[in-house]
Amino acid sequence: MPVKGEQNRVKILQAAADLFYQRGYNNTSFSDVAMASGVPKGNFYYYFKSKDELLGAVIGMRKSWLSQLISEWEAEHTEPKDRLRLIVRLMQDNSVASSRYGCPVGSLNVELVKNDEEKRQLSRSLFDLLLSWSEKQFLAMGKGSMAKLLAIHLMAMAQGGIMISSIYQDEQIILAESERINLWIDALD
Amino acid sequence: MPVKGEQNRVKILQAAADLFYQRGYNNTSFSDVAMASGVPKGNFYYYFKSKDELLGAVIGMRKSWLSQLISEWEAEHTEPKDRLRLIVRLMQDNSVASSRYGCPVGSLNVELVKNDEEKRQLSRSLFDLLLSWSEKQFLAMGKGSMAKLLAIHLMAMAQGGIMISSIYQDEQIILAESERINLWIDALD
DNA sequence: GTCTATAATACGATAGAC
DNA sequence: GTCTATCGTATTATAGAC
Repeated sequence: MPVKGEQNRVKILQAAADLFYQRGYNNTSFSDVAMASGVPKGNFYYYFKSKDELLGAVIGMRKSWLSQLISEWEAEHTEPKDRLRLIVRLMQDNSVASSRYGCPVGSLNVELVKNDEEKRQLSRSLFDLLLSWSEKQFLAMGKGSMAKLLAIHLMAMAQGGIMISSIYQDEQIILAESERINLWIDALD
Repeated sequence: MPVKGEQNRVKILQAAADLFYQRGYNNTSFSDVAMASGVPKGNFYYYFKSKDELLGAVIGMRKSWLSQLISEWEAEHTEPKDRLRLIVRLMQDNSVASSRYGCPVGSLNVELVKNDEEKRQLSRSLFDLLLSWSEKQFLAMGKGSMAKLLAIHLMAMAQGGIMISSIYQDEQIILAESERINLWIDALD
């Protein structure tokens, strides 16, 4: 039974997720990941055929984490507005790291938009979890054809706030912008 | 007289500005810039001591371009609200490229936030031209201590809109979000 | 499954002829 | 000022011993 194999795979994956987030994908080398994970460099081509495949696995991990979170959100609240406020809460809960490195989802997308279509699509599929779930809530509010535009505006405000916050390394910007978003949600309808 | 020298310098600078924007700084090699500019690779250490220095020069070029644009804006309009709408117009005028590669100022900052402090500061100084000029307009509107927060919110909405637009490669998102920002400006005061 | 050793290449940067 | 040729290193990736 491949027990240590799975352990190593997870260690590599988590180290890569951290480094891709903190340094960026193109600015993180395989050696960096090997060092941070404690798994010898040459070893981990056994787990991932290429750097691209490692990226795919990291994004896959982030996707299942986010899907799981959204499931919990759906159990937590049924009111669309309450659910939208959970996105704002996520933003607030991650304000320390996000004011330093940006949004783990957003900043990855910004970087990979400048890479090949395969990577663009991969990172977009992660972002899509948030956008499409938001859209669902606006649909439940009876916003019809406006739902998608409202979801886009919500994500734009959230991502924009996190982005400016990271540029100035100022956590307060995320907190101030998130409060504005909550007021915007309150005023809906 | 160093005539061709200046020509080469400018060719390198413009090719680097394009490539850093379209592919990202860390994903663009010196050879890429050499090829795109038509200036032989080895040659251009005569003009720039390092890749970092080339980045500095590219940002410097963008800064003087933006400063010049802001000067023209100040000549064009004196009303603060009209001036703020010029930022929105800039966003609209660049919608084609921005929906493909993101904002030249914003996406560079997002990437370099994950690099060393020197690069962070360099890109932030470029972003600062837009933020501080916006803040000035809110101050002229009598917003006092709220001016900076309002300027941040304006930039957050603009950058967020461009970001989502580039993730989905959809120019319409920039246009829709910019209209929302104009409505927000209209409703001020 | 694990690891070392290393191949093959691309990178940033330099030397030196012209 | 211009260019070719190349250095040294770091990169992604592989081969093969254990």
